[in-house]
Amino acid sequence: MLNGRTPSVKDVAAAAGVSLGTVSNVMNRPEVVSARTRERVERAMSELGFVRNESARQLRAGTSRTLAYVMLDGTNPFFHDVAQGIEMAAEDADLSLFICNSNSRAAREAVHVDRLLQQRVQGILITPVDPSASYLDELARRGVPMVIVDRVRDGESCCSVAVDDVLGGRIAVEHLVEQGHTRVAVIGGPESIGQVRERLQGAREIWAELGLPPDDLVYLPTENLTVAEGRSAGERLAGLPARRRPTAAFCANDLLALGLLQQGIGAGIRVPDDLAIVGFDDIDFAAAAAVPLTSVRQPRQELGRAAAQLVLDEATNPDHRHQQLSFTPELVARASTAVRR
Amino acid sequence: MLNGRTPSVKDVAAAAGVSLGTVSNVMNRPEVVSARTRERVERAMSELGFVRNESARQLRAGTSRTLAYVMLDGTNPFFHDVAQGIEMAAEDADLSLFICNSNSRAAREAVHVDRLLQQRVQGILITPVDPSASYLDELARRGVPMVIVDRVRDGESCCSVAVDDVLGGRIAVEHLVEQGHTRVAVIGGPESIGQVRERLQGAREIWAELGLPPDDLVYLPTENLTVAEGRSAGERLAGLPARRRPTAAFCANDLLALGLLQQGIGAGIRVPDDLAIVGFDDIDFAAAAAVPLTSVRQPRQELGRAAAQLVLDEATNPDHRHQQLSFTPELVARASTAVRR
DNA sequence: TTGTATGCGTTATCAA
DNA sequence: TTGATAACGCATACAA
Repeated sequence: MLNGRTPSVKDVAAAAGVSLGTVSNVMNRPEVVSARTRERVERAMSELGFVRNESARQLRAGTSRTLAYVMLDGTNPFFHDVAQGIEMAAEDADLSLFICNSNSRAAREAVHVDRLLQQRVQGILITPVDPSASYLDELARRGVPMVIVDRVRDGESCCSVAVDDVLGGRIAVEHLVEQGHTRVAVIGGPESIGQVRERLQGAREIWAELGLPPDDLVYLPTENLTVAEGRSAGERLAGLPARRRPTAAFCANDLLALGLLQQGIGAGIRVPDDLAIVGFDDIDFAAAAAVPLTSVRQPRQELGRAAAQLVLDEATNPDHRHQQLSFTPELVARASTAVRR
Repeated sequence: MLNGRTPSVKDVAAAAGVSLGTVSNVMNRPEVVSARTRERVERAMSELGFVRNESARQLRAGTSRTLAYVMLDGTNPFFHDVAQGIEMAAEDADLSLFICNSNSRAAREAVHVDRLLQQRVQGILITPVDPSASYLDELARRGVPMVIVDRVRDGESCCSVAVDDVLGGRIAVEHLVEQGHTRVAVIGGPESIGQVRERLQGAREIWAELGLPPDDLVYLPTENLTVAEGRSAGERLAGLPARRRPTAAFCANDLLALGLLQQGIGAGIRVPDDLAIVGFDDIDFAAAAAVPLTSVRQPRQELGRAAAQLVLDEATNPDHRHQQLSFTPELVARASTAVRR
């Protein structure tokens, strides 16, 4: 009767000697069916090894039970922490989370989003390669619940959750100046990445406001935000003439900072005595570094959690209004900028 | 006519003035429809913003286009690298990848697997909390394509892809002995984790084979495989009387090694001069540490890729036979065990 | 409290 | 080359 097919409600109904509707009720409104028949149905289910077909459920019910996050860079633990926050919120709402990774490639991102649309996910959380890409507008117009994570989008076509990156850059450099540094390196790139642009901007702003000479804030551009680029920046730093060489560095993210630290220690530079270092994100590996890294902390899991809540609100609340949530970054001072007295 | 509904094939057909079957053909067998009508249909699709409903497709076609990976510990980059390998294989096969994280909790793992079954994923890749759990057998009996990743399962009820952890432990300790160490610490736990148990076992085996006194191989158990536990082990190590204190340590994974390194450097211990360190996994952060870590390399992405290929074979090839793939680990020597001459 | 009937959006078979 | 139609497995409105 089953011929190796996976059993359906119909089979369960037959086995339990009830109608198909009753089986459905056992799953979706158990309170409406008598204890006796419910038990019979449940036994039939487990005997047959019945597993509800989610596609059919979704097709009929018109609503899926999954959220999706398209992350920007799977090699950066920061995004996994954000994903973890989303996952927790999804778990609370009894939803599954689909995690995709664009690896900073717009084409891959588009493929993922297209698939997610086909899956009719309840909502899409995304850290886009390019937040101003027009197809995001189209998504929003289509009515697909969507939240931009770790970026703000011009206009108010959708919700977004981010950290004030300009402020983050400011507090990082302010901290270094407070520690007595008067020549500071700013490391990061490419500036096409919004997060980078704003963090550097914050650094320059505060430097100017404090009345320090522009030439003493040395910008070392990088090609991306990786440990390898951090090492490379360290080499360039070491190559500067001693009188111009900064005594402290602000890196646009922790991976760069880790690379800088590694290169420095390998070259016999003492951190923080010869070179103080501030990173950004405060990933777990920052605190775990040989010289624990001072970093600008983003509430990574909170970011994800808040984004998930916004997308769920958009998906379920008819009175939903788009919001731009901005979290305040926080400096976590550790050994890499400590002043020895 | 649409009233805010998302458009279906029916709507596209109406807009293009063709039948519903023709629209389906445009999507699935474009070669069978004339260029003229195909173009008309395609225009109608983009004008309406039609997106195929994957649930309906799957319900009808009976086959999903997704793979799933249930990872053991999202805080360990190792598993993300494995996932990346799976993702690449999935991309090649034009499949999506569903990533779940059990966080080492059996209950959470069960919830995930249950959901994946409901989704009728094509195959499940899993690094299980307990590879001997009976419900895995049940999955296999049910005929759900499944591959165990980073573990081997007794019997041959399913495929598995792993690294020879015993051998890994052997080459790690052998390397330390070759470097001249005669008192070595072995750090890791809990032994309920198979990977840990076997790595430690390999360490003990080679130690005995080399004819070294058992007492000179000091076991420092940990509660889990985290950076924090690595630090804690470092403190215990430092607390040993100098004459008994090991001059080298083999850690059951890189997170422990990173923690040990951090604690050591913070306490003024020179690595490798006072203490040599070998980790396991060779995650990217091992090479990026202040003192680059020697580590037993697992082919992380290859592991994932191979697992994905096996599960796809099981899903599509009627002559599939279960295999236990075992990769050979490889020692990557770096500064943390270098001998100064 | 339970049963019956209908349709969700798609693919595939068959006829035209 | 195109059109009509029958499933796929489930949820739900309504009847009993």
